[in-house]
Amino acid sequence: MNGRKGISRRERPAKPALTRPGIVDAAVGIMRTEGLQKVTMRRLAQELDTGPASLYVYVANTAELHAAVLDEMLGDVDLAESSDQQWRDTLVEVLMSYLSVLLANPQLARSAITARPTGRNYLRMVDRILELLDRGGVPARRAAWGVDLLLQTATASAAEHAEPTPGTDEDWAALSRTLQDIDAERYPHVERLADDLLSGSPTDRLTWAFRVLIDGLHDTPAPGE
Amino acid sequence: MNGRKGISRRERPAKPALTRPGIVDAAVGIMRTEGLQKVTMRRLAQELDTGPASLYVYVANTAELHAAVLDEMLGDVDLAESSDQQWRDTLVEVLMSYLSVLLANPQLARSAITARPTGRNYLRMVDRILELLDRGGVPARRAAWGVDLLLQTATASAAEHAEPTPGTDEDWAALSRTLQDIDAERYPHVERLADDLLSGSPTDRLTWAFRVLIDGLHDTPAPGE
DNA sequence: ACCTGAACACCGTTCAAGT
DNA sequence: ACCTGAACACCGTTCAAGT
Repeated sequence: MNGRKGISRRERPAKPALTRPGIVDAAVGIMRTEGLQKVTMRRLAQELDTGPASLYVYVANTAELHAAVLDEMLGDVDLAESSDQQWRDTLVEVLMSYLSVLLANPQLARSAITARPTGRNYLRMVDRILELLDRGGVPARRAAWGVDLLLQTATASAAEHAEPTPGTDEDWAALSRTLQDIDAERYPHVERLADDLLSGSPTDRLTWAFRVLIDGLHDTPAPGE
Repeated sequence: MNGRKGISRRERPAKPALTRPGIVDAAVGIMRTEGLQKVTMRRLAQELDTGPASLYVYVANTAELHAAVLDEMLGDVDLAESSDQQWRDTLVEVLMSYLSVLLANPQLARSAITARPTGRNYLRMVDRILELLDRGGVPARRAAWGVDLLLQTATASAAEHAEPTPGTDEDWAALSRTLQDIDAERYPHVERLADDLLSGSPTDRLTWAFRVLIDGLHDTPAPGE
């Protein structure tokens, strides 16, 4: 059909050489279309038209692969560089953006709790948060420990709102029933606060949590400070 | 050899009838001796001398099984009932006890983040924490939201210090190297605070985190309060 | 150095069939 | 109602052998 040489030897540029970026890219693709639970060595190898053993040249294990995927996703976090708000509000903005990225794929949040990321996008975000804390006059030690605490809270909240597959509503309904019919003899304080325990949207709660943390770390000295 | 009747039909009282408590008990046994990763339907069925399908009469799925195991473990949490300290210090005591139970089996902590427990031992602990917050004069809404935030922080910290199997030291060394050799152009604030980011034992950091949270939730009003 | 096939040692869950 | 065997549809990782 056309005169390009080699066209008969390879109809398509099949099987591009394996590279780590290529592998991570394919993994992100699978995650976006099928969810993180499908990002397995076997499924990924199938996508790249090879065997699972081949991937181990570029990737240490599944956990490391998931960490690489997570860092890629963190490129979407909005660092609110052009925000003209107070440092506290800008900080909440950044944290909420981080949260929304994790909520968009909550299974990632689970893996983020154990596999603490060290990729470039994670560092970019940490750097930005440290900048904002510095602007707020938070001392070094407190800022350094605080960034961990803030991100951990966001990560854990996202992970909490992540179910493997089945109904969130069922779980919440079950919890709601447990609290409404609670044994007031045995758990008097839970009974007394049942309504409050169930109140508030995740966003309201987390916004409050960030305020609590920011105020607290602003005012509570670290040991030896 | 001896005259006990039936001895030839059953040498030992093999295969006691399956019950949910019996199943959870066996699961706890496996966890204590082999770790949570071995608490699988198949391994558990083997332990109980049956097939995995039989367990599904008593247990909905693996996640529910792990949640039941976790609540069993939470029976070990020391609620510091006889403590004569200030409410803040007693609260930190309880939280540290919860932490130590999770750290003794950190894989449980991972599962605790997603499968929020509702078992009797968990409720017992929540009730105790609410009692202490009440003693500290923390208003209802803040106490209710705060107990979640406090337990989530402890849970996430424990989960973070949980590796599937391999070396914690390697990870930490890798992080340490990343931070020491960091690109100061790109991540100036990380570079500036590298030492502080690596400082502090997990216990020191978490004790501080609990202070931050307790002070913060004591002083930061919830929305609509 | 990189890639592969094949194997090892597992998983969760379902379902028809039995008691 | 409870229990079972067997099957379905997967996993991660290693390793000897090839190129």
